[in-house]
Amino acid sequence: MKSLESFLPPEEDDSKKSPQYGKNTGTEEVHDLDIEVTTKLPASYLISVTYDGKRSAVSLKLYEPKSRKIYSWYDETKHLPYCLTDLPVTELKSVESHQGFDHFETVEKYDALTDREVELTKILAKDPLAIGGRPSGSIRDMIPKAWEANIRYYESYIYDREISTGMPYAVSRGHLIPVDYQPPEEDRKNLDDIFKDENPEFKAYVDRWFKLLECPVPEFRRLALDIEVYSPIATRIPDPREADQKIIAVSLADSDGNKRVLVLKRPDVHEGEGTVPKEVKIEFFESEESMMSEVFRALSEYPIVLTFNGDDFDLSYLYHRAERLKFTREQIPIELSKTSALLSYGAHIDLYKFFFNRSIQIYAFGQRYTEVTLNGVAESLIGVGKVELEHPVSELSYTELVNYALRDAEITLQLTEFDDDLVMKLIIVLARISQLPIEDVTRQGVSGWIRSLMFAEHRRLNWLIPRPEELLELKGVTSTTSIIEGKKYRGAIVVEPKLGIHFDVSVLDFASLYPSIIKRWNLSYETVLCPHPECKDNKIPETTHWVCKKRTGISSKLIGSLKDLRVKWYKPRSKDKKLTAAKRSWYNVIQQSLKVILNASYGVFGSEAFSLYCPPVAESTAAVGRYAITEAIKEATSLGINVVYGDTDSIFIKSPTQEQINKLLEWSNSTLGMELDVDKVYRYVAFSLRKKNYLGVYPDGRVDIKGLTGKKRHVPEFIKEAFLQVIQILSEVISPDEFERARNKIRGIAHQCYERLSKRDFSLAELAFSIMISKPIDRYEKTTPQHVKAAKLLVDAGYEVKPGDVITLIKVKNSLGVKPVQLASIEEVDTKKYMAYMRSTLEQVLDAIGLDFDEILGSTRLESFLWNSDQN
DNA sequence: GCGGACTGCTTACCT
DNA sequence: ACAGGTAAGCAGTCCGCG
Repeated sequence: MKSLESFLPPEEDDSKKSPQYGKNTGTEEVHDLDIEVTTKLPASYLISVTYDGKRSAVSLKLYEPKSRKIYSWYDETKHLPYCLTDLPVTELKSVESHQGFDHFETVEKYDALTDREVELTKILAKDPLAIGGRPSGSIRDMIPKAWEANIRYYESYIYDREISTGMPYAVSRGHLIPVDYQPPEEDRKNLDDIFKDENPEFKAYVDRWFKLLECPVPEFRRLALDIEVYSPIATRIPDPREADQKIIAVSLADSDGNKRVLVLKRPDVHEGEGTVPKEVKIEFFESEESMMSEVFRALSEYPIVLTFNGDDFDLSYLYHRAERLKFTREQIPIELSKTSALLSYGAHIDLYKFFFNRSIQIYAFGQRYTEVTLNGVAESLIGVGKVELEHPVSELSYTELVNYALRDAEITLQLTEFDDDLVMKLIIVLARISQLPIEDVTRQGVSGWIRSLMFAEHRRLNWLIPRPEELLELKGVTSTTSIIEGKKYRGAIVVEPKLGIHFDVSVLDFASLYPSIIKRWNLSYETVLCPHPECKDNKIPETTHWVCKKRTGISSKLIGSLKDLRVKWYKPRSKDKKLTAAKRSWYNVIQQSLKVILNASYGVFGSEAFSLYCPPVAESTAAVGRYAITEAIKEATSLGINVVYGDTDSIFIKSPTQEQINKLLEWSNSTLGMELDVDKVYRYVAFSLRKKNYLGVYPDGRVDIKGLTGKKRHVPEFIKEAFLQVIQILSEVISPDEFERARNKIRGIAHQCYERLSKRDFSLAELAFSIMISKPIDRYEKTTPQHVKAAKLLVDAGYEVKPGDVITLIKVKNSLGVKPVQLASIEEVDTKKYMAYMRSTLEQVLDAIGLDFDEILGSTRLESFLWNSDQN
């Protein structure tokens, strides 16, 4: 089988008219790219960049939205892989004789760490592996200090050529030409106006981002794939590296609405009851080989292929199964590496990896899904989960199997389609910001994205990218002590909450506190602890660190410009009712992408995994944060404002006058140089004495619950239910005198729970705690927590338990105290334990409203409950 | 040998 | 592999108790 259809642009397509890009975004009103293109290949979106070993050249995959095909383009500039050294050519004789060596060049670079221009030798090689990547004998291992030797070659190529992934390009006479996108003139003017007070250099950054982010995203033709494998033991998942079992079905759902299920014919399998939706095409195969050929044909046809865990399962299984069935390498359109499965033709996006990304989970989707399984993510985001099975996959009838398999492909596809292709757009926007291929952007964490965007900027400015060892040696020190033992430096301040109910509370917070600090205080790896003696008096509060006064830091500029664009442009426009819904939603995608990057921009500098790891930068950011909130509280107090709580970047103030608020906001702007805003206003807030733990009720009755146990996901349903009832009652309280009535109602709920519990009037499911097991069972060496005990019982009973699984357990009266819900019965439930748990959960709320749990139930009844439950 | 005080481990959360 | 700070429950240990 031929894996690549075509590398060259279609000859006949010599467009005379401007192509209409942007028409396919599925959104109305997104402006077309108005460009004159006289080229063989009309503007196409760059999605993927890799190194092709066979051709010894970088290969780019471009998606052309009209033909909806991928075109590959190979580098014609003779760009070569390289690394840098401070040794002169004369001392590099051994390198010269390396078989992969090509030639030397002498280059000038700016070394930001020393603030000096330096002359270096550039060692260019014939192929990337000669620089590094071989277990031994790589050029980078032959020299004492090698710079930029650990950057993947295709990334290095992207940075050197200033290539923008996710952006449109044209190919003319073999050359790759960026398609210049100009945002509408009116937007441009508005933007200029908003940023008119910034210096030209900063404005240039804003302009570059603006052009990158505004460019519309096309519709992508794509296919979701899912395979079902036979398994002799129902609770065992087949090993993809072994691939010793048959693939019995493959489901395919594409973005044009085509739905296919390929089914392997097997003896003794019946058609079964029920029906299959009419639009589904079911194709039976006599042999696995013919079925797989058909799958490979599909994989070689679609520009984008989606899976959920395809890297580690579906595509890996297909690959190894094909090898086992004697397919040749050329017949298998999949390229396996240690951590990913890529495709010869299009791009493979493993949605499991994307949704697993903590930053995506928290900042892009606001914790809307908590369990990263296909079922968990799909149920939360699109409201449809997997088909529930009564029998193992291997025992299903054809009808059941088809319906089951199909659903998986359908929901995998839908995860990229909901909210107007939100996920596809997020991926493209993140690729543009990070300059990474979409395969990488969906697989790497936020530190990889920020690394890439920083490296790209270094190359653009002709800066030397620092070696991590050198950075660590110069700037590995911190000067504060953390509150949590074992952490590297002190973090944020949390203000003691004032106990009780507070009516009319306004919450003020600093807009993007840490990114603002990075911008305003000029924080960057090269500016903190800079080499100039004259800067040493420019101290960061509470630390021994100083900041450069002579140069503006690279991260200060990058993070600062992204932050300002989000705060001043994209966020307001994502809410602007004057714009169309489609535009607002597009601005919201950009706004969210920026948020994901910005929220992590401080943390990465404190993370050893980050290639520009520089703890003093993170430490300084946090220190200035403490300074800002502390000063704000002082100022508020001196203005006569009552501060009842605060955490990191927010202060909660009780019944402030408008004048007091205005004065405080004004003070922050002028004195701290940071924007303080009214984030929200509560009708009332209830605090216990616990930090990060409160209930806020808005004027319209909506409720914010923060940190309270009753909201946590591991808590049994029945406790959540009782908790929510209590919250419901509290949300109806309008004025202080209504609390008495609320108290009585809450009393009723507590009583009811007590009665039901003593009668065991609950299902096991309602009583189950759901706790995630984060490592393999045998890695719990110091202690054996309850969920691990339950997991062990599960394993004994033949279940498979792996990290990331959520264990559902019941507290029972046996020697261990727990049993997994699968093995427990209602008679053995430890009702006393549940009573105690309910009590502590409700207490978090009751404390705040001045109620006592024991008092509510009546101490005698509680005691009798505890005593009674002892008896049975 | 038993139990309360304590520490440390683990999970889930907040910003 | 973005960070540190907080709450809570439980496992395990120490120490006093004639």
